Amino acid sequence: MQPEVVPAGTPGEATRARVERAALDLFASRGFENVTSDEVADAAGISRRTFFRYFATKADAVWGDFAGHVARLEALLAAGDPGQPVLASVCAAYVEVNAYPDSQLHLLRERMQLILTEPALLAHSQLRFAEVDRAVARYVAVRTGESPDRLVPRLVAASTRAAATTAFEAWLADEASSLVDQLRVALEEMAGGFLALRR
Amino acid sequence: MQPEVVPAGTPGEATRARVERAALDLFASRGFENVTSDEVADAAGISRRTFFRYFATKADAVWGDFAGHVARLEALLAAGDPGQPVLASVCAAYVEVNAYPDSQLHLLRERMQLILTEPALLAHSQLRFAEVDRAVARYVAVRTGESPDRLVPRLVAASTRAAATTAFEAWLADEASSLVDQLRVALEEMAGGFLALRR
DNA sequence: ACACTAATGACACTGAGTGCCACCGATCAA
DNA sequence: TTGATCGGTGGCACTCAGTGTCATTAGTGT
Repeated sequence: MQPEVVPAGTPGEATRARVERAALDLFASRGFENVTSDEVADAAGISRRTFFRYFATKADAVWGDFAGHVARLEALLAAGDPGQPVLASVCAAYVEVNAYPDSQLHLLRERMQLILTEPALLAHSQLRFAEVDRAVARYVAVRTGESPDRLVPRLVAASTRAAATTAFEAWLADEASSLVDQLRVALEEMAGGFLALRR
Repeated sequence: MQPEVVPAGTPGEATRARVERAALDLFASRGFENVTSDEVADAAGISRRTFFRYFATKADAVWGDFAGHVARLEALLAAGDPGQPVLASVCAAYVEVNAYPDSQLHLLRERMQLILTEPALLAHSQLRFAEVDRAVARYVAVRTGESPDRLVPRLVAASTRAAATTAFEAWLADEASSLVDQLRVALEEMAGGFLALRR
């Protein structure tokens, strides 16, 4: 693994990516709970202590650049068409931010499979997804002129996120399906008030 | 506390309740993370080992009889009017199951305040709320003749739960508000497809 | 009085996460 | 070249959640 020269740029960026890969592989093959942070660190060639400098918790190692994901969502919301209804803007941004190139979909599937399947990771996900909720609620608040912690902004954030998460589950369950299609269907169904169920 | 005679019925029921009270009090006054399981056990007059026989995790000590809550929700769903649209039935059951007598609302507020406020408990809540989701998805599946793990049943479960959780947050934020009213408003708003936002 | 059973407590152990400190290599000033 | 500084690292010890094991105790039935 090279004498680790690191000519320029962020020094540990390669290391961080290596640890993420090791973690993802180990968790996927043996289960999150059955892998110790020591084993992940060993597999990545660093000490356990250093592992916890890269990631605050064992669970955080599977999230990749989630902060960047949230930032991109916020950017999409900010850049969206203000003539469009609020709810439609949020749904569009949710679909758009998950329109990954094919080359990245496999990795995303791996991550989400773990996050939505492993109990400890599912629990932890609540804390990360809450960042998304806050971003969406802020946007809805701006658009509606309300405070971000009033009912409607929170409600839109919580509901769209629930729909998006369900779409991810459906995508994981069907190997052949398209993520953005699942997102579109789920978000439209929910945002439309479940018209199909009004019989 | 009596010589612990326990003439009949479940032996440790009084103890369990005592531990829950101690946990709730300590967590509320000092914060979930700042209280050790040892301290809760001491406050309840049992050993730490026994504490973990009553509750699988520290977090579980704040949930009271949540399994019973889920069972009541299922019973309400099963007993609901089959002539009513599915979504309306789910919303009605959600409101109904949370129609607690005033005497119990204070305790509920205490629990939910912790659960939705303390990060560790919020994360853990995902695992408990997933039980509700599964129950609702099963019901929707029966009503629509689909499998419980298809998109629509899951979607209804996830969305109604999101709305209910948001209603709880609003209820906690406004000391004077009524829980069932918040639930009604939030669920109707969501189930109606956010009509107010369609401008 | 004697087994049987269930609840409990003591103890030891694993594993996540953290504080502290010593070390090592790179950079930079003299 | 030397020497001071600084960020990333590893080692160590510690706290705390959670678990397995075992001995003790108290209630129950014979």
